[in-house]
Amino acid sequence: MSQSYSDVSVQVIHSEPCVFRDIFVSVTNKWSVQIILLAIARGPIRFTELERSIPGISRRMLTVTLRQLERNGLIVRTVHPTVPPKVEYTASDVARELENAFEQLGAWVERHREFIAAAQETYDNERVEVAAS
Amino acid sequence: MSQSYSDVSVQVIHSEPCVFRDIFVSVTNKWSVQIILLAIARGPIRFTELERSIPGISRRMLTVTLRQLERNGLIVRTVHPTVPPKVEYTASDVARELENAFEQLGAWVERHREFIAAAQETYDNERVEVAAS
DNA sequence: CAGAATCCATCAGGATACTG
DNA sequence: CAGTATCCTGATGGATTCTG
Repeated sequence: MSQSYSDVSVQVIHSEPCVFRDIFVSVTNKWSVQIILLAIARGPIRFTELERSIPGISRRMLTVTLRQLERNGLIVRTVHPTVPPKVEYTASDVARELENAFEQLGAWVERHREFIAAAQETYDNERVEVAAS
Repeated sequence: MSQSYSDVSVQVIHSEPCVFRDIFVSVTNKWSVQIILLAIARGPIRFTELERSIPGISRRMLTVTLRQLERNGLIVRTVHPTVPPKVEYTASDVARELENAFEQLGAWVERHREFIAAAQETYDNERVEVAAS
């Protein structure tokens, strides 16, 4: 059994008044991941370009998530005092370290997308049969 | 620039009617991560042990999340028809592949916890100063 | 023990309008 | 352009009760 690190992870995730969990969640949530990846790949990137590049995000959530990422030191916000204003967002070095983990996760999803779809179908069909009995 | 994979990730995350994003989110959310890690580390694990091992989780969310993970083929549910009932949960092979990515993420959080805390403090102090001006 | 079902509060988050 | 402010709704998720 891979008793080694897993146990550490499991314990670690509960240490400190859940600061760990808060950080973890704030980084892996839907919008954060996409913003970070875009800032890494196409950074410095402007507000409007982010908005256009992330299907389904509202102006409000983009702003809120950007502020949170900025507050955590993952995104650097640069204001160019021009008219009209120009603001650019860049991934910090700390944020760039996330790329690998995100890649892994992304690859995992790709690898098993079909498996998961099939599992869902099987599960749902079983439920139907049970309900029909 | 690490233009290579990032761009792929960025595009991939938007392909298919967001199935990708759905799967990604369902796997990285707060409760799923902890359940998967526990199932890997201490698998086969019972309902009540999960409940006790995950601080703050409600019975409802544990049930709901377990069902979702089971539906996606990440957790295998085994019922022992005894009295009182005994149900055990195990991580599937597909789920076990997530361990690495979760480890990386966990290590990242650990590495930068202090940096993030400091960044937050700086950010908040700046906000206070601006407000006071 | 391992849930299912129900009820209810909170809040994430969308839509829209306004502004420096 | 890059937001902020406001309003409002649906989903999330907690607490509790009931059962095989």
